[in-house]
Amino acid sequence: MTSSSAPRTARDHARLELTRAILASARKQLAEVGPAALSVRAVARDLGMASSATYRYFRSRDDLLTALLIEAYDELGGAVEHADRAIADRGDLGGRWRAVCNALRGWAVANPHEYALLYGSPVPGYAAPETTVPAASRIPLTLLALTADAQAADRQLGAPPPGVTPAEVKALGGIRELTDFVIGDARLVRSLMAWATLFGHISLELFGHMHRGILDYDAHFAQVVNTLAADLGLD
Amino acid sequence: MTSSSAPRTARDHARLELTRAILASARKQLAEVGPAALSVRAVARDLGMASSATYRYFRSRDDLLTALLIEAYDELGGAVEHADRAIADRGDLGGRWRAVCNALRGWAVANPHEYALLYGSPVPGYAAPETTVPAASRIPLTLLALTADAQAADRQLGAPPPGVTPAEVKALGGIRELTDFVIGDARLVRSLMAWATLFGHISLELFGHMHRGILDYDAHFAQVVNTLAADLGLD
DNA sequence: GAAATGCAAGAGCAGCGCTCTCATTTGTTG
DNA sequence: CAACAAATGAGAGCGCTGCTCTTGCATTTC
Repeated sequence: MTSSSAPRTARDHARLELTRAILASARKQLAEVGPAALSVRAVARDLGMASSATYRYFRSRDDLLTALLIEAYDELGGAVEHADRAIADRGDLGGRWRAVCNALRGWAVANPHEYALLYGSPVPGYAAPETTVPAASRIPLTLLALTADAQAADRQLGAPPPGVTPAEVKALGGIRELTDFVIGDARLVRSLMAWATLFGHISLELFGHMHRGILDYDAHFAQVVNTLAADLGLD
Repeated sequence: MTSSSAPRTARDHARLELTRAILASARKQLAEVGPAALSVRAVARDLGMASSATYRYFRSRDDLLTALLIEAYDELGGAVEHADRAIADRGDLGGRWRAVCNALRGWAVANPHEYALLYGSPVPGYAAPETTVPAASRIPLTLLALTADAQAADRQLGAPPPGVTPAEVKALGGIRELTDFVIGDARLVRSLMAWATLFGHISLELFGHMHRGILDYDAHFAQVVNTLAADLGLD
């Protein structure tokens, strides 16, 4: 992104520090007012510098947003991976699954604006550059790893799909190329569905679509996670 | 919203017409540039009027957005309901389910910006007013009606959840109060999960999160819909 | 016909992203 | 060490945004 790494000179050091300060201030503002209202000028004001000066560090508002995007993806990915690793008994797939799901939703609820930046509607004409892909992939990869472990442990799907169509097998080719997991078609379908269900639930919750229907989000999410675990044969 | 109804005087008539024209132009712009970039001034320019004049019809940009929101909800709700009603054999629950799901995703794919307005991250500090609730409710209500019909027809769930917790039963109280459907707890859980899965899938697809993994969205969605139908015991 | 109301337009305010210029500071090199 | 080059910060400014206020005109009501 910027200079390679080593802050040899004092200027390089200052640059790195200011870059971090801008990011931190932007992050703060993001959490407060949301991605759409994030303002370069406000960040500059917060740091007591001219707004034009910030453009030496981030060429555009979108660049700044991209940096925040990656940061958030990495934070969420880290939280999810950490939750998984924290389960000592690797064979306790249900426990790992629940830990991962709770970490996912927990982070989203604690950082709703960041979640909206990641999984809400893309900002104006903004299209996330390829740079963000590795960070973004960590979450689905964690889920798939769990599923692969389940297959390795010979766990049977609790609810196998009613026949995976040939067209679907083809459609799944993208994932097969991107990963090395050993996962059967039916299991992969269930995994993708679980992925969609989790994010669907969290988005509907955070964006207010369950507002009047669900009285206890925690309880409902736990039920969903349990049901998905059963479908995936993790228990 | 505005005057009650009857455009008695010429002025009332003109007002109604201009209101519609503004909405139409805004709708056009929404489809082109998306919700966040929708500009009152651009709408005014499009109609050849002063931007200040539009404020006589919509008190703020958010008001305009709300009107578009309701319009879009109603359009989507209408499409979904129509797809359901178009299945002559009311006992063909699987057919109705597939029709509804395809109508839902079809509309979303055809109107991505409108979908983003409805189900993406809420605009800045914007919170959808109560006015939008009835229109927004049409979609989940259609799904629940289908589920209620399945229960009435004694269809067994293909994949019952592994026990509905007491906390979850309580959490579902909101829906029970809002609707009169006769739906068992387990079935209701599956219905809500299906709802989340559908919107999760569509959001992940439209917002670019499946970009590299899924090669054929149509095929994958069909597979998901089929699997959900089996889970819900609709076939 | 007079009074009250509705309306369009223009000017203007504060904010935004972004660019350009210019003086200053910092780092490198002969 | 001096001279040059590069990086930096500040300020002014452009065109855009949402929104308000005032002014003059058209329409409706009494």
